[in-house]
Amino acid sequence: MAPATEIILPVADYDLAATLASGQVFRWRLLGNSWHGVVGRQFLSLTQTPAGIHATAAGPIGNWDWLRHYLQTEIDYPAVLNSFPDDEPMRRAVAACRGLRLLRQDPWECLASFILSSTKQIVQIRQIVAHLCERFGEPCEGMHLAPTGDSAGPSPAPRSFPPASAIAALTEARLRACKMGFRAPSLLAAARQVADRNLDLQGLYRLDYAAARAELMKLRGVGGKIADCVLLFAYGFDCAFPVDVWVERALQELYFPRRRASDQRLRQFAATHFGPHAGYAQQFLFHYMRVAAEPRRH
DNA sequence: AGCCAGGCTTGGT
DNA sequence: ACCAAGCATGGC
Repeated sequence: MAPATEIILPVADYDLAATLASGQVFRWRLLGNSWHGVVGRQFLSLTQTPAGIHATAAGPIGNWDWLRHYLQTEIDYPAVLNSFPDDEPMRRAVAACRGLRLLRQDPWECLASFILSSTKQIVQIRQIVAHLCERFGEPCEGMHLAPTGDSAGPSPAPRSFPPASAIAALTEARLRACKMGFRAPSLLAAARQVADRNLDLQGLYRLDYAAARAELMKLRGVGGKIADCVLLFAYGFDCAFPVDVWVERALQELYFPRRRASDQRLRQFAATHFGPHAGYAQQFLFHYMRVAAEPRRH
């Protein structure tokens, strides 16, 4: 088969917009009715169509498996939904967010992004990551077909997420210029550990959940919540259950309305209550809480 | 103007 | 083991 610059990935129950905007990834932007972003060194436009997800790359692609893997289009989604507990909160969350998916991201990009996420709103995280990529990322492949900017001004040529080696070579001041504040030394330290091979991110695939979590938590700026985000969004540990303020609020209100439960207790509850795909359940609860709280805007 | 954001670290009990 | 403060910064 000849390499093509576009493909349609057939999917059912896949809400592309909810997935790309649900706070698990920070590089996708909606232009018109298509999403623009970068996976690895590939600039992509993704559009949801009745036939599936229509992907357009900047140049011919011989094998699209990497995109199927990134988008996780081949998983047994009904089996994931069926694994959830049959209780009222989960029924409501799934009903409100049907088609919400988890991506499978690059470990370094995911780790770095979530080091930058602490006590930041999603819009701000996106801004920091955009600065970082614009200044220190690598050019994408085949960008002669890149879309031109609109009347608001030309958008910069899309770049990759900066590899660890690129960030490791920077100074803290250069990173702080990307508006990341006190997170700069944490990101710099992590980048140096990865670049110096003191930390083998690929090696974490061979560990079990607890061991991989312990490894990530050795990093400065990485506690349990951020480690769980990386384990869930990059490594595919579906048992990982990041507990942030939204999910904590959801668990407290929906499952522990009377007594106060510690983070440890909530994670323990989550691990046993939500089943083997607890991480997916977490994403539904998170998204559900956010859309439920949304009416305050506008 | 002031409050808060998908936290983590450190220092106090 | 649990609590509080401090940390930088931009959006609303």
